[in-house]
Amino acid sequence: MLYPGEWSGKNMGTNLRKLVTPTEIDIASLRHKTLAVDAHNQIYQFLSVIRQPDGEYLRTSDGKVTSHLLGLLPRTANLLNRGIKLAYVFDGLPPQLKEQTIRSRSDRKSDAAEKLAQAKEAGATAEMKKYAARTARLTPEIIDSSKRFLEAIGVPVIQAPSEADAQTALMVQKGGCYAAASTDYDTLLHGSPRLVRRLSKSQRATSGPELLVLEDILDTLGISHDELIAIAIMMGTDYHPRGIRGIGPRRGLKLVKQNDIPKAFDRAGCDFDWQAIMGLYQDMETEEDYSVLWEPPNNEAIRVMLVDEYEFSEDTVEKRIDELEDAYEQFG
DNA sequence: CGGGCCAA
DNA sequence: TTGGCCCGG
Repeated sequence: MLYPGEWSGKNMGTNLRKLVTPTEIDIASLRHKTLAVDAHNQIYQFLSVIRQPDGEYLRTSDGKVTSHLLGLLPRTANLLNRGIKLAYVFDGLPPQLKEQTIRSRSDRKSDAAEKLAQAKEAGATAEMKKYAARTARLTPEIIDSSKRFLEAIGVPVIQAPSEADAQTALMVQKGGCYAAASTDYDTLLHGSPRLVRRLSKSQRATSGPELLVLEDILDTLGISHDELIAIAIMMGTDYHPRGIRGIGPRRGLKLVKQNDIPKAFDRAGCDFDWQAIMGLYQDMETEEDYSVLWEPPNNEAIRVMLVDEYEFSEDTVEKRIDELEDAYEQFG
């Protein structure tokens, strides 16, 4: 079964790491700001990591997956409690050009599922965990229950017509949100002025959240936004994963600085339709009519969903409801 | 992942 | 207080 937009932890998005310079920030500096969270990105992480020792998801007695909700509940309650407003942006239909990436991710998941089965037979615990994480899939049930949960706690849910990264970029550009929150860099290619990464590890001293400012990145590199997109396309994106052979950040940067964009692609030996890909970053379909308004938590809806339907312990749920109420009263 | 518990 | 470990459904 192939799911639209199939997610993968590895080989996802564009690897701009070697081109960007992050700034460590204090989580307190995000207070009263709204972050546009890449929902699929975050849910995928929960599905990868929140597992039983045998690699299986956590589920209700009748088999509904709960791993994602088990991740979302403390996560959202915690961030809201710190005065950080959230808006979750969900992917819509992926562009045609993403087909190849989606198929290869799906194939890799099937491979991982086989290896997981083998590891289970061999009783290799560490292997089980490793391969199980790679089999994570955002099924329609997982997406729907995530949206329903977020709506119950009062967090805005925005449905992107196509890629969430493009929608997110629009929301940051228009000023409704301060930054995008994601582990990958693609929203910068779609033109988001700011990106926050590693929000999750915010409580640890080791690696706090980092902020990337598009304008600063472009200034530092001495290039335009289109030129950054061009380099990314050369290095490989979801819309053409291989990119151009032999082109990494170093050569890509040199090429766009010494040539205009068409010539840079020509010199690099590009043999695919780079302009179509560039068009996806410059002009993807987005929804202009959205709200990022934080609403009060609907406690009864939260209880019904989490306790009755998803078999969460009453204590856990009541504790988080208290946090959510506090958060809304303080910062909403 | 994030929380809670406990040992050092 | 800090950190390692287990648990959550």
